[in-house]
Amino acid sequence: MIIQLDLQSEVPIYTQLVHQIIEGIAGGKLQPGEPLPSVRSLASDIGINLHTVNKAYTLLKHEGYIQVHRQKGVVVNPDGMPPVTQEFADRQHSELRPVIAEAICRGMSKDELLDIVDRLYTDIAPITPIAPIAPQGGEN
Amino acid sequence: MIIQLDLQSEVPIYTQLVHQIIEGIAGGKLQPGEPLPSVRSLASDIGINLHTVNKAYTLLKHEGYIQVHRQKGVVVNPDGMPPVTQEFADRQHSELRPVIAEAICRGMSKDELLDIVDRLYTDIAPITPIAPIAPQGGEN
DNA sequence: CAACTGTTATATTTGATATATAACAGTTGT
DNA sequence: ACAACTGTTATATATCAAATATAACAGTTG
Repeated sequence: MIIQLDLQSEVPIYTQLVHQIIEGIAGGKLQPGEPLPSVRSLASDIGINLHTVNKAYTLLKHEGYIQVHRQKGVVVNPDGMPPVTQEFADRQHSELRPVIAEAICRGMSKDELLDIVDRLYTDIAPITPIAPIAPQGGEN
Repeated sequence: MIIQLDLQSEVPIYTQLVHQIIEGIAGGKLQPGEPLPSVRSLASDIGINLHTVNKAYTLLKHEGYIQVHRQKGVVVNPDGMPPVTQEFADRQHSELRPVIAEAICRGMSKDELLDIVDRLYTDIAPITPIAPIAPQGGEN
């Protein structure tokens, strides 16, 4: 699992980390139960601060993507991924609306847009589907 | 054209302004050639600073959504909207990837996601289609 | 006991966001 | 000519998020 950061980006480093790990899981490159590097080793590997990695891990933990055991380290949630909650759906719509509105303004047809989403989905998703919903109840 | 701001949001005010105006254009509520309030009046209307509105207008101008005449004020670009450039497509993909990856992780099927995009598109877009591409060449 | 985990606390630097004044320059209408 | 409105620019300030830097604590593990 190679992490590629753009330190010049307007997107915060910890957000880029979160995105890349989620995309890694979505693509099957990170399997449930698979260990992730420790905050210190990952930080030194990619040349950033320990707390920046910690912030990303804390976010992923709170959303249910990973589990953190005090000693064993960090692992992709072995119980499966978090489900589609109402909160998630609301946030998803808030993020999609501006993108779709821009596409409409610029004359992109619905079919063109759907085609792009279709292609990105196929590009990101693995051949073999992911483990389904996790049984709620994370004791962080 | 009613502007609704969430001052508690993590999204910057000027970004919310940009989104709302673009969505207004996408929805046909703001027609090409239609005037927008002056930076001062809009600012005082919604109770924010002149420069915050100015930052939003400057962004919209640089992207080709509006035109600014030194005296006449601000208008939705009468020559039509900016086209789908390569730069826009790249940015669009960068914004879509994390959203799609999350959806995949949480077990949302491609059809479910496409259905959501379809509904949002229909919800935002006007009944009568928008004026097409603008003949490039903005003399800000 | 040394070496590794995650976690927490504290402090500092940097940059973006937003506000506040002020001034400049170019119409427009009276 | 003059007042009233445009967008624009400059400067200063306050606030907050992002990132870094140390340091320490607590719990395994070998």
